[in-house]
Amino acid sequence: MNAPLPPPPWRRATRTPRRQLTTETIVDTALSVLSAEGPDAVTMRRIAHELDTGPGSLYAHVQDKRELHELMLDAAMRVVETPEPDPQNWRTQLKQLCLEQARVLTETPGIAQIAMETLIPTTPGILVAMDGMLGILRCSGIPDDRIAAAGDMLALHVTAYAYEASLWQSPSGQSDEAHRRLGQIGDYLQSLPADQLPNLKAMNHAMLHGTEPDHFEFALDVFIAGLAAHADVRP
Amino acid sequence: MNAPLPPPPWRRATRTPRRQLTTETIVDTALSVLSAEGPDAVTMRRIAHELDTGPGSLYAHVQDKRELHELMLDAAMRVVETPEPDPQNWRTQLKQLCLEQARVLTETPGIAQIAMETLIPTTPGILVAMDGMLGILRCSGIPDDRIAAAGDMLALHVTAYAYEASLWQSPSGQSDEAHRRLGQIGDYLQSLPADQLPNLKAMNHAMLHGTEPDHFEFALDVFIAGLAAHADVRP
DNA sequence: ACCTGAACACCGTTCAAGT
DNA sequence: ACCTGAACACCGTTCAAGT
Repeated sequence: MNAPLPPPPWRRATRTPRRQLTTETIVDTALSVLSAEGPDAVTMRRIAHELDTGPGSLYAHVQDKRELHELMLDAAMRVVETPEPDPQNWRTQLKQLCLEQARVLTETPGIAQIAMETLIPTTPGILVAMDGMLGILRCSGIPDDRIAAAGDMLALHVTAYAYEASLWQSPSGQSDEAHRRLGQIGDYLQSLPADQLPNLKAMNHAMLHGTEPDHFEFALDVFIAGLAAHADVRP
Repeated sequence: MNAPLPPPPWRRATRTPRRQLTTETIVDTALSVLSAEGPDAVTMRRIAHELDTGPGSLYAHVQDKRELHELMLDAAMRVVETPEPDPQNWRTQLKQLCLEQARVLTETPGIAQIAMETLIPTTPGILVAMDGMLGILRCSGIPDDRIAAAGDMLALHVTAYAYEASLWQSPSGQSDEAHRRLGQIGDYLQSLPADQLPNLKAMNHAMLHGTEPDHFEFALDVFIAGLAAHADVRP
């Protein structure tokens, strides 16, 4: 009940150069919490706690939870390198770039979910990625207005795939859930008379046991083949 | 401060046949709240309030908020009719079905968001929709394992497109946000020196003013053209 | 200017208690 | 069996007060 003692002088040393809060440290902390414990753990309060401060402090450096998400996505996507467009190889380059972007989005589970929620991104790193995609597409011989459409839809597909794929990965804890549901569908199909959902029953094995990455690569092949066909029409 | 009077007998009449809580009424209420006020308004508490009860009451009929979402999606998707597959017209049928599914998912803003979050759906209505898609794809001459991949990716694309498209629609209140961001990108591109993001700068007009539905239809055409090419290879 | 942390207005879910 | 609503353990964001 006495007045608290003044802190011993050697404590001041660790106190004074107290790590300053920065947008960057906040984003880094958020990313490490994300990759360690999944999307649900990334709360303003949790990040603040990790930085030994109160939740309010973050709002001096970040406008929103939404803006923080966007900054996290930007930081994650900056590692994607875009190749110099080569008109001879646009098909291969396009596929490689999509696979690379999907890889980065899938690497940190949870970042794809943020990417899906953050549509129409305004952040430099993501614009660079989109620019690289457009650069390759411009070598394909497709008219300009179609290039916009193709880039838009390709980016959407990569993001959506990465989002779906990341549900099979662990630390968000939804992984078992995903497998459980596959089992449910299998059981349900078995329980059904032959004339209900006939196609799903017939394809049971291929649907439930095909792997996502294979499906994605197939979709890229199909999409690029279709683009090439469209380019041939107007040479 | 007296003990409360017993209720007059005519009140009992309105009380006793009190509308029973049902899974169905809960789902219907949730859907009407969703279409009236957007996804953020669909909370367990709000739905309970709408049905004149406490939040806990819902858990007798619905396991989870997640399960409620899935039931909402199922109810919404049940209106999609799948055509009898016609081997002569599989391209047109496939495109029509995708457009129809996208239309339904976009019609009630917010339902596409639920669809995106509810992956690997186990619910009858959605399985029926998938079965119809597979039925058409089986007419295309593509080998079975590719059909699974094609159906999977096509469904993913439709869902992702509908999700993105619904951001431009109103009552969730994010509509203005979307337009504001488009303006931000435009301003940002203008402020950049010519050698940064060159492709995005060159395509500024086409990228920012192309409409989503056009892009989606183009993507469907490209994808179906690619599928046809794959079918030709193995006749 | 930056930081603090209490306060506000919410969440989903659980559970003892009622009918 | 179904329903209730208080209670629990959280959220994001704001804001007066401190340094």
